[in-house]
Amino acid sequence: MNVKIQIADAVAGAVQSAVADGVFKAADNLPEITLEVPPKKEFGDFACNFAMQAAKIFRANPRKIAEEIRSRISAPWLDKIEIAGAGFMNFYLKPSVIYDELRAVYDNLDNFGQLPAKNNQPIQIEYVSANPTGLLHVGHGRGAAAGSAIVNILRAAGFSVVSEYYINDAGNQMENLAKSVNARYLELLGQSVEFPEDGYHGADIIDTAKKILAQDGDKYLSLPEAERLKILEDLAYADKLAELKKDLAEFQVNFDVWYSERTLHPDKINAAIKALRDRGEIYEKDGALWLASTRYGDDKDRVVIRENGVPTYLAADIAYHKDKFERGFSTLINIWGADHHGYIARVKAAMTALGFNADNLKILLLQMVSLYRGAELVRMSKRTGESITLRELMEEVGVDAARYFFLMRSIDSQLDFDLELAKKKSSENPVYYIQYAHARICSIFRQAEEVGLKLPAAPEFSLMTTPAEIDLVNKIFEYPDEVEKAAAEFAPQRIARYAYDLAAQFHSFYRDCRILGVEENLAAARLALVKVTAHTIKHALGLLGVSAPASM
RNA sequence: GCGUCCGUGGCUCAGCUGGAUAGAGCAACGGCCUUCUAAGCCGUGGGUCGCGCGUUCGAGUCGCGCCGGACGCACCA
Repeated sequence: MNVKIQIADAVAGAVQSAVADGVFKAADNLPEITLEVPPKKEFGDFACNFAMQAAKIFRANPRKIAEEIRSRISAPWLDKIEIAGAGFMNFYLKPSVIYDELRAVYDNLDNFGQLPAKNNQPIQIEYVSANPTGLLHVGHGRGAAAGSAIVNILRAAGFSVVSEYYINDAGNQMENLAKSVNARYLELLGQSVEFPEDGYHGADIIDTAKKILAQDGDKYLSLPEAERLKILEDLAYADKLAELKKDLAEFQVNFDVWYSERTLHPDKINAAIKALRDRGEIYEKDGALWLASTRYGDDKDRVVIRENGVPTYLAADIAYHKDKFERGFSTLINIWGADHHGYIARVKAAMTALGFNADNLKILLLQMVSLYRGAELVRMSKRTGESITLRELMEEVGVDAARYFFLMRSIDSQLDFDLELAKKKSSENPVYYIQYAHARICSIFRQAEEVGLKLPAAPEFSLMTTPAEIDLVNKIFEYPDEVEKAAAEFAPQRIARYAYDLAAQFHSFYRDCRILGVEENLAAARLALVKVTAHTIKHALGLLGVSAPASM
């Protein structure tokens, strides 16, 4: 916030002048001046730990340093600075400051939560990227929720972001899809067939076969097997991809780019292999081509072209990531399931081998989801088809609850997702708690309108002096910082938590401060505050892809 | 065996890149609806932050070593 910057500048100025006067030793490695909201209200509006951090460099007692800094700061917005504990400087602001700041937020409310554009090159983020061979399951759901929320948060923080889905539409799994749908197709036509060994057993494959049958009848029955497989592959692929897109869209997940693996075959893969070969990173052994990835931290070297001449999945992935780097993004983010973590070293090694800076490829690992119904564990298995799909999850608990539950935990914590809890429309369910705050505010506005109370152009915020009001205002001020931190840490759970805390602060305010029926100017000021609150709740929920209903 | 992540009240988890007396929700207990949605509010109890060393003025947070759990270690994707 503004005030924070002013305080930090004041501290920096004081330090500078003390150095100039020879009171502090000159040094070029001073710690950054950071301000935080203290854990207790008694500690003031902002706290700064600079004096303690600089104690070693200045070779002085932290409290003495804090004294010196304090003596060199005076500002119209400052009430007082207290020195506490080992050397905290606690800043107490004049009450007028928060009213001015609130006014600034109110006057430009539409933009509150949207940080100024950063001038970096775009960031690219790739997530979900599930094979188009079946339905998305709950694990994909967590990835989808996390990825889309991170995209929203990065954009709110001012970054330019391109989101991308990598479609694994080449290779064995597509053949398996074709064989599986073929078997179901023939079955539906009364043929007795043996189901392929590692085919996809899910019921959705039967659905796809039924759709094809309904659309085209038995006209593929008489074709030679190879020809029929070819056609069925295309039809099944189109159907599966359409299902993916539909489910994701319903789950509030949209991609800027759908990138087909097929477009890498064979030219881009050959080019990638050639580039590696030219750099001397490839060797031949046992008839296969190997990438010497151990040179760059991998556990073992990896085959990129098999003995039979077919590129491995890694080869395609190398070509894909090479392509991403060449598209000129400042940062590449991949969200992978934690079960793929063993793959990181080889991809990064390959990028290093190609001469790219692998540090610009950030791979976020998403820990596993365990589904529960109450206390009972629901097992997932894509192969047998006994999984809870994302679609079923959306139908059972709703998009809002599902997304919030996925996002309320840190991505590197395993998630126990309790379907019973997510379904509960009660206080046990945090998503409703937040939405309820928003709905309450909307209700106030409906009734304010009835009695002719309108949003003031120039609210007299200084009429609001109770703790409940001040606490709410201060909570709102924290929001831009939360967005910044959530973006820096790729941490949607910070926003989930913030939204919850803000809602809690509002509910307390609601109890203590009436709007309708109090003195007119106070009522108008409170109405304006509540408007800002509703905007912030809605904005935060929006970053999570959760709706903010006007009534519940 | 090696690697990644996790271990914080009975349960599920936060903990702002090392700061002040470790916080929420659920569960338990006690209060609050003739005025803007009680899907709410207020209060009470409950913790050797897995264990042990170390770094530091200061460690739940950083390092090392154990213990426990999840996941992975393919010429599969």
